Amino acid sequence: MINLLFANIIVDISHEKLDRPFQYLIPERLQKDIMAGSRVEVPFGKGNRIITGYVIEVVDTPCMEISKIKEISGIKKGSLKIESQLIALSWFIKEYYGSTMNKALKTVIPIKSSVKNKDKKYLKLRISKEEALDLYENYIRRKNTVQRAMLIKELTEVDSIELEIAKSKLGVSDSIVKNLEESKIIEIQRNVVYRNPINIESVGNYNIELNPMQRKVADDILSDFRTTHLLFGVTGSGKTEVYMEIIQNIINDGKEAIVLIPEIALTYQTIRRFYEKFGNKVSIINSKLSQGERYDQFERAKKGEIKIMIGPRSALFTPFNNLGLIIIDEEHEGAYKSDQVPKYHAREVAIQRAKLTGAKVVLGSATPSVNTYYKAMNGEYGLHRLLKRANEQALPTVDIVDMREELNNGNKEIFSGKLKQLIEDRLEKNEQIMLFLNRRGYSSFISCRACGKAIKCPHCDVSLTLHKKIKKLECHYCGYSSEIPKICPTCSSKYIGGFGIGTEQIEEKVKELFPTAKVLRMDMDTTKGKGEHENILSTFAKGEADILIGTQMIVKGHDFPGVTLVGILAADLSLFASDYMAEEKTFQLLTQAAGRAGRGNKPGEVVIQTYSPEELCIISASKQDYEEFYNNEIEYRSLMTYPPVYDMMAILISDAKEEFVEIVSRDIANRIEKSNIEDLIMIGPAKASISKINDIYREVIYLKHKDEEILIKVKNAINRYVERVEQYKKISIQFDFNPMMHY
DNA sequence: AGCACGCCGACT
DNA sequence: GTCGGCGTGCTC
Repeated sequence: MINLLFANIIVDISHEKLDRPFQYLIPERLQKDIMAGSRVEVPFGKGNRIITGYVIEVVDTPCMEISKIKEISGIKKGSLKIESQLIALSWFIKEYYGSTMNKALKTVIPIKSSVKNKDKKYLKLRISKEEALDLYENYIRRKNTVQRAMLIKELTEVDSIELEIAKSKLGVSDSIVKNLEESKIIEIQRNVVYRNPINIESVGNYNIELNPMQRKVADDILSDFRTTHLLFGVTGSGKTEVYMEIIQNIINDGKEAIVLIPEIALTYQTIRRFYEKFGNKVSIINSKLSQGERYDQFERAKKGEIKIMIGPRSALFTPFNNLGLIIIDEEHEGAYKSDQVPKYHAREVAIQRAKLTGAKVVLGSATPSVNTYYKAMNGEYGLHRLLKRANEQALPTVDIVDMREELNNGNKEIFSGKLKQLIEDRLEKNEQIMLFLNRRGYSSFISCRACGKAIKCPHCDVSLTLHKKIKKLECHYCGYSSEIPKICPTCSSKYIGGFGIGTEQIEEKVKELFPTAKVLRMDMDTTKGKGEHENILSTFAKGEADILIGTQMIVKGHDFPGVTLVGILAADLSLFASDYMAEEKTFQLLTQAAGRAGRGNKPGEVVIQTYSPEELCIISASKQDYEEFYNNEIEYRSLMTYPPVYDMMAILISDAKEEFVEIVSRDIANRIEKSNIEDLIMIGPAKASISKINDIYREVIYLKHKDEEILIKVKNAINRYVERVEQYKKISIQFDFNPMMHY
C-alpha cells in the first residue's frame, strides 16, 4: 500500500473567498520535491484551468472525499521565487508564534486584500466612435442588449471608464465585458500609477567618510560568514554611517536592503539622510500610508525599481527578489514585537527570512536587548562595538536621589531638593530641561481613605486613572471613563483622594513652582490629533519652550542640543510590573533618558529620583554601564530559568465566563503535566495580572524549556486537543512565544 | 478571478 | 423548441 500524501495549497488568486487552503493529491513522482513553500501548478475550478498555488502544508490524511481531490499537475521550476520565501516565512510565523496560516499569510502578504483596490482596470473602445455609435443604435434597438448599449454609449463619451464603476453604476456584468472584449469592441487596460510618498528631490551622491573605527566595523560585518550581527554602539557613535556603508556594498553586489526603524523614530530627519545618500533608490513605508500606497511601494520593490526599503516592523515583508541585508535599528525596542496575533518578533522573523535568502541581519543598539547580547556573547551573532562618540562628546554626569531620604527630611514634593535647584539654575541660564515620568494622567488611581479600596474599572481588573483636565476617571485598557465620584462607591465615605503621580500632575506642579517657565507636555493624551506629536517636538527643538514633560515618547531618539538637564522623576515605576523584563526595560529607559542630556556642546546633567536606589539596574544605568547591567541580569535570568537562557511560552486563556476560563486552563495544565515532558517547567495556571479586560476573564500558563522545539510541539498538541473537545471551540487560546510582558 | 450552469425573454 | 444574454454559485 502506497502512502498517499496531500498538499494544502493557497491558490494564487487574489480573492477573499479563495483565501483558504485547497487540498490536492501529490502524485508519487513529485512526492520528494513538494514541501511547504513549494510553488506548484494545479487544475482549478470547473474548467480545470491551470493556476499557480503555494503549498503551505503536506499531510497524510485527506480532509474530504478522496474522489473530489484533484492532483497537482506540476512544480513551477526556477529558483525559489519570492512568493515561496514569503509563504515559508508565513509558515515559520504560524508555527513559531501560534496563529492560523490565514493570519500569518495576511501578516506577511498584506497585499492580498488590497490588490483589487489598487490594481484598477479600465475599459476602452477598440473601434472608432462612428462604429461605436452604429453599434449602440443596433444594440438599443434589440431587446436584450441594453447594458451593452449603455456601456458603449458611455465609452463614446468619456473615452475610458473604470471597470468597477462600470459594474456598479451602469450595471454591466463580467460576462458583458468579457464578451465585448472577445469580439474586439473594447479592451481592458490595467493602469497602475506609482507614486513615491516622499518628495525630496535629491539625486543621492552625498558621500560619507567613515572614521577608522566605523570602517573596521563595516568591513568586519561584511566579511563575517555569520547571518546575524550586533552593532553595539553608544548614542552618537555613528551607527547610521556604518549601516549606509554596508547597504552601499550590498547594493553594489546587486542586492537589496531593508531598514527597520521604530515607528516613533521614523522622522523626516532620519529618512532624509538615506535619501541624501541613495536618492530615489530608497522608499519608505509607514503607518500613515494608505493600503494602496503601501502596495505601490511593495510592487516597486518587487519590480526592482527601488533597492532600499525603510519602515517599521511591517517593512520586513517587502518582497525584494534578491534581499541581501536587513538592518534593525534600536533592536531592543518593544515595538518590534507585534501585539496582535501572530505575536511575532521582527528580530526573529528577520533572521529567519535572512536564512531563507542568504542575507545578513545587522542589529543596532546602544542598549542591546539581553536576548541579543546573550547570543552575541555565545558567538551565535557577530559582535561589533562602537564605543566612542564620533565627536568625542562627554557623557552626562548622573546623580541618583533617594526619595525615601527626601521624605525623611520632610520633603513630600514630587521634586527632590537637588532637582528643584537644578531646574532653577537651568531656567536662569536659559537652557532646556526634560522631565520624564512613565505614567500619563493626573493620579494613577483614586482610593478611599476610610476603606482603602481603589476605584476600579467595571469592565477591567485595573484602577481608573484620574484625568483632571477632562474631570474624568479613565481606564487605560478599555477606554471606559466616568465622572469623579463624590463619595466612595464601597463605603460611602467622603474622604477619597488621588494617589500616584502622572504627567498631567507634573505639568501642574511645574507651572506652580516655576510660573515663568514655558512648559510643554507630551504623552498619549496630548498627541492624539494628527501632527501634534511633530508639533510639540519641533516647538521644543526650536527653543520655544523651557521644559518638556513626557512619558517614554520623549526619550526615543530625538536630539535636542539645547537640553542640559534631564530629570527622571520615578525611576522605579517600570520596576513594579512584575515581569522578568522589568529590569531590562528600566535600564533601557533610564539610559536613553539620560542620553538626552548634553547632546549639544554644553555638558549635560541627569537626576534620577527613585525609592529603590539599591536596584542594580538603576545603578548600572546611572553609570551608563551596560556590561555591568548585563552581567547581573543574565545571572538572574539564568537562576530563574527565564529567556534568553530558557525559552518561554505564555498561554493566555480567555473567555467571558470566569469559571469556564478556570476549568479550561486547569484542564490544559493537567494535560501538560500528564504528558511528563522532561525538563519542562510550568508556572500556573493563574489569573493574569490583569485578570479581566473588557469583561473578558484571563488566565495564563507559562511554559519554559531550553529547547524551543519542545515548546512548539506542546503548543501544537494543545491546539489539536482544543480542537477535539467540542465545548472548547469558542474559548480563546492565544500563545505568546518569548513574551515581552507579563500577562 | 473566471468558468459553466441555468434562468428567462425573444425569435422561429 | 431553441438561441443567446446575463446573473450566480462554486472552485480541493
